[in-house]
Amino acid sequence: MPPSTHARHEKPAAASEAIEDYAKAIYTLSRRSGAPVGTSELAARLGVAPATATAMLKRLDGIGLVDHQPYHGVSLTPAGERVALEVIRHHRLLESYLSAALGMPWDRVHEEAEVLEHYISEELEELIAAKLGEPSHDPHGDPIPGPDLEFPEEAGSRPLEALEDGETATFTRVSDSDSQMLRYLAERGIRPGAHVMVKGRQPFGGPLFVEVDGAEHALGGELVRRMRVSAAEQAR
Amino acid sequence: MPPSTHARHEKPAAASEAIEDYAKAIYTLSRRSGAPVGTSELAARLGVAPATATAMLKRLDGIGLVDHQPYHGVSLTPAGERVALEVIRHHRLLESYLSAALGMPWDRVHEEAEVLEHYISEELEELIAAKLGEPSHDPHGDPIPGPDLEFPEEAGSRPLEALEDGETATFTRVSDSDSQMLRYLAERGIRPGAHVMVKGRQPFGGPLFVEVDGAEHALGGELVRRMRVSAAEQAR
DNA sequence: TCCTATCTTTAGGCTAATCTAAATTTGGAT
DNA sequence: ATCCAAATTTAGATTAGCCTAAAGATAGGA
Repeated sequence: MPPSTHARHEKPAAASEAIEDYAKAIYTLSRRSGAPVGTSELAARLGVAPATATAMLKRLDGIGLVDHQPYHGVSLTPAGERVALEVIRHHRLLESYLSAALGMPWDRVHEEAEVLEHYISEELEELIAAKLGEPSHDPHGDPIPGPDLEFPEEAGSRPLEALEDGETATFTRVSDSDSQMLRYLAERGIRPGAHVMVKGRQPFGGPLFVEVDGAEHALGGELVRRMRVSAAEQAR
Repeated sequence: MPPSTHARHEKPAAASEAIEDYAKAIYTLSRRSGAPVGTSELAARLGVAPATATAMLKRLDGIGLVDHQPYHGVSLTPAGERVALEVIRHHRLLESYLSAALGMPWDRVHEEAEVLEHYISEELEELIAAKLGEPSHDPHGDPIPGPDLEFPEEAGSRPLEALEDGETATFTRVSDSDSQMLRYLAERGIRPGAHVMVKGRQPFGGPLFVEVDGAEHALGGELVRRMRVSAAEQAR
């Protein structure tokens, strides 16, 4: 039997520095909106010409890391998201370590981590994480994905469902950053950072009636369990 | 004035991983003999085809890192030697650090350092060296070039000139690894590791009469000041 | 001296990642 | 409903590193 082109579900064949950078950029650019990322936006972020990004996206689509709809943007596949999260974990662990263990000044750690994130082995990643005590956040307060690539639950965050009637909070994120959910919410003007207030709910597990930035929505089911909220923030 | 192709004596324009590997390989291969390195020998060391090495050597010659005499081998220029020593310093500092600070097992540090040596910044290099207390040797006992890229003087080593008449010692190296000197010596069968015995000397700063592996040589001038010897070693 | 085995270089090609310039598509404004 | 500006893709080229196959140089032995 000829070896499958697809390499079914094996090791994600070490991505190059460029590939990892594209995955990371697509991840962060689509994180807020949940919507696909435009080619020019991505190219600008990476400091390359738009045509370069197009070419790379075709390649990434070919190896199954992204879903590229020509003229309509790109989004990560689950495999692509794993690449992105792995790099982000490396980056934030390195920033933490360089700052904490080596006393590297704040304004330098990012630049250094930006390079090294692509080259440390999984074993070194683990040693660094262990030395730091499996930190959940980096020195900038950004959450560090765990070894399983899941983000830590935010301290003090609860599912939207857990709010009392009349209680106010800030919508922070969807717990496993499901992009379909994020897109659905974004279409209704509900974005991370939005102020929410539970006006009431239907009994027997029915929907919550939630006021978001002045507009009322009925949200229920899986959605209100995955949406995380925390105490209302001050303007930042 | 058009910008010079040569970039007179500025920063040695960050070498790629491949370039650094070639420089390091040429350095270590020519270190013992002092003679130019053959293309195949180099290619084998780097795990590339000989034709690949030829092409790279032409490029390295062009940018002034090596002196490549077609069909007669290659040697490092002073600029190339700086590249090699910088990488070796990175490598040995990393090995030391990974082992001492992160408890990485011995058999893994080499592999990890082999990659990272090309990517740490000068600033991180300095932080690591400082954290380790500016070590002069790595965990394998190999000497670490200092920030000035000079190797530390070996403890207990002296210039050949300092030996008493009749004293026996082991020739270890030429103090700044001048390849012309090494070649000159190699042509006479005098190599690092050789047992030497001073049989006598001419007065008034004249040459020393030295027996090396049975043959007698008259060595003087700069040579006997640069040649370092240490207490005779046991067979290894 | 000459011949051949070995080493080295040349020739021609490939992939990854980038560029510029020229199509092409899309979607909003008239 | 059409058109145009902006976004995107295609086309064609470049550079770094690598490969294989073929041609050329060197040097040691007969």
